[in-house]
Amino acid sequence: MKITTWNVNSLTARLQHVLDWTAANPVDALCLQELKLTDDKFPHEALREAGYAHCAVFGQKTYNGVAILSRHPLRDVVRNINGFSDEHSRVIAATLDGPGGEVRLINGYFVNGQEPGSEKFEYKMNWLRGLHDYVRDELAAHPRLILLGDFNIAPQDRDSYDPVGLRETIHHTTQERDHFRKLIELGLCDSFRMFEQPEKSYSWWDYRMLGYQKNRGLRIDHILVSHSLQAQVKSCSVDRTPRKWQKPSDHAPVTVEI
DNA sequence: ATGACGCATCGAATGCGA
Repeated sequence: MKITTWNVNSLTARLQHVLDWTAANPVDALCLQELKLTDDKFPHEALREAGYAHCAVFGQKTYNGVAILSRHPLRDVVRNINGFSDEHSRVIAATLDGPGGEVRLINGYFVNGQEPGSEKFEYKMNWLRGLHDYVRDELAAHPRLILLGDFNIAPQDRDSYDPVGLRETIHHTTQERDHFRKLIELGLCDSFRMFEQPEKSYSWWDYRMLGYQKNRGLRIDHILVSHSLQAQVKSCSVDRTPRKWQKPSDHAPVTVEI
């Protein structure tokens, strides 16, 4: 069973890329972030024709918005972080009844945070605290759990194209990395690092200054699997192919196979 | 310090992303 996370930077602008990519990569579930559309604008019809008949959507106008697209039934859909009041649509959870058994998916578009010391950074810290407690509770109820999405955190120096020049800047701060580590300590594993990976593997590249061409990127999109699933993980990889297409998202899809 | 690029917004300049 394959499960993918992809920040599409507007599903309206990227629908054709999603259709083209899933045609070549018919993953069981696709977790999207930054839909930038309201629920009524979600393209159910086109996705159903592509095989994704089961979609759990939590949209928002202009900003944010997340969804889980699935070939298999989804149930017990929960929007937002239980116990944390948030005006943004950033988290959606659902239980997937797939061929590999039942898996609880938590798909998140983590707060960017802009700059350490800013109000938005404070929001990011509070949001991460709320998420931590929510994931702790979900893990207790669902041992077979995957937390995935756009974390907006480069967990280690090797996850950044310039760890020295960008030390303690956004995505690289000790505080953000501590939060990432605390999520891991709940009983999760960074599936990407379970396997040998190419040097300088990233999942996001700036649109500007030829960021992709120069491989000036960050690995900020992650798939964390619970210990109950860890032994079943067969692979995890970034697919840079759609980043090379015309008008791409600035993020590439990351896929885990269990 | 700023901008570079892309997307969205009722129509142009601005907010936001990372």
